[in-house]
Amino acid sequence: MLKPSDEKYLRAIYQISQSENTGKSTISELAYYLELKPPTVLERLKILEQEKYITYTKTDGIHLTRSGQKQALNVVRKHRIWETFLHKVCKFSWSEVHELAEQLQTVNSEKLIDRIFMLSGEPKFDPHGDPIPDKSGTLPASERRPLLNSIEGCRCTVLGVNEDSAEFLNYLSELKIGLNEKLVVEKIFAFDGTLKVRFKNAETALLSSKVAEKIMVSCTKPGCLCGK
Amino acid sequence: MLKPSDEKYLRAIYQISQSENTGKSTISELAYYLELKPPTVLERLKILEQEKYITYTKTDGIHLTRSGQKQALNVVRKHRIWETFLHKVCKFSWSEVHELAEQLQTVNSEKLIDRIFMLSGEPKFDPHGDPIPDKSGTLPASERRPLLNSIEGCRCTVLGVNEDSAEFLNYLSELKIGLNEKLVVEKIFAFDGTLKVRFKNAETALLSSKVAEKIMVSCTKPGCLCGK
DNA sequence: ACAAAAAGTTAGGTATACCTAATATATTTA
DNA sequence: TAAATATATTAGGTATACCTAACTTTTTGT
Repeated sequence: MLKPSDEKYLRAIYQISQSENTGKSTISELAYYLELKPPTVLERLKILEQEKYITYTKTDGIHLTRSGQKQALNVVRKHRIWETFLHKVCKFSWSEVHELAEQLQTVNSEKLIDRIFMLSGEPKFDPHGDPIPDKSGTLPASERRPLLNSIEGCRCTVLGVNEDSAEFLNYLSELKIGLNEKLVVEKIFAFDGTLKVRFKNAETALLSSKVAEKIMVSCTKPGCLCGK
Repeated sequence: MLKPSDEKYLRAIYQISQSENTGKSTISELAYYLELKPPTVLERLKILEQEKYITYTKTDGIHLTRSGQKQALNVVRKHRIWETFLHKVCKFSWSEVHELAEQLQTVNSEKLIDRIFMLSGEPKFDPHGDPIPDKSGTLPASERRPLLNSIEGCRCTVLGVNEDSAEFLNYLSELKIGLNEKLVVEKIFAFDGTLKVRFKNAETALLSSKVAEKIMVSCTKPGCLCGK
């Protein structure tokens, strides 16, 4: 049986690997994420490695094994279901849910998660737009489409790009839009199709239709009519 | 700020003091209740005493201070609200709720408790019939009446007795009915008013109307028509 | 009332989860 | 490519929450 703090580690490793394009995590990132010091993290990683949840080498970083990935996805599932419940059923704001879900995710009852999931209307995405894995660890399929096909109010996640010229990628990195970024389409200017998007929950940017055409996203707003 | 394990101690001390007629708890009872060894408990009690939540002397046992009582009632509140939510909203059985509530009670959010409380219909009693203290630590008033005035299906808690002859008290202790015992009235025999009651969640007893007249209880079944 | 049993206490040990400071190894940049 | 910087690692320390074994005090039963 996994301890609560093991679950935190696995979820953190998973989250970091998702937000990196390399898919690898380092000790200092993990330490920063977990608000611990690197020696503490290293010590624990050795145990997680013995238990075959991860592999770790200095050069190659931290990777989840198949078994570790399965566990991690289960924790992610619990976490995102709690977040959704807190937001939709208990009416907590977007920004309050994370910390509470962190605590609730440690509660050990598959049955409780099932009930909470039902009470929340069996959602496919959490309030941040992140997909909720099913019990077998499968993420819900999401339709990949250009950001350009959005409608106002659409919430979506960046899955990738359709062009990899340095100019384009530099431009995106200048805007600080990366893989898995969550975007909210605030306004679409009919004149030339420019999109005003909000992201990192605060910043906004104006994207020309030429750029928006090349950013591939999936919509995470339930019932959204975008791309139709 | 109280640690989760402090909360367990305070709740346990409160619970034990409720089920004893002396109102005092001992180290070994507490150790048994918490599934710990006496030296562990003693060690911790010294800290709780320093922090002014309890007083402890070998001869006088463990007592909650005013501040300790306030904390304990708050934990009891959280625990019983979770139990009710699990039972009424999540449809867990009577017997499953305790252990889960124990875990959930450690989650630190007054606001969450408020929401869960609302979702459960602002109950006055938990699924075991125990009263839920309000935020200021006040227990809901319960009407004191003889067990005799019950109707079938009535669930109630023993508050005391109306006679203290040794014969009567010995008889009750023989039946293993004590203070705060929860009783379910299973059947009333019209012939002579004998009551069949179930308690300790398993045992049953037949009580003559003479006995039932002298056992004072309060009903904890919402909307029950007993005593009317 | 005194021996036996129970309860409380002390002393000392283990495991864990964290830390800091110092050292070693990579990586970056001039 | 060497120096500067960042990251990883080792060694060793602290606090806590538990334990067992041995001893002391209190309670109980004859």
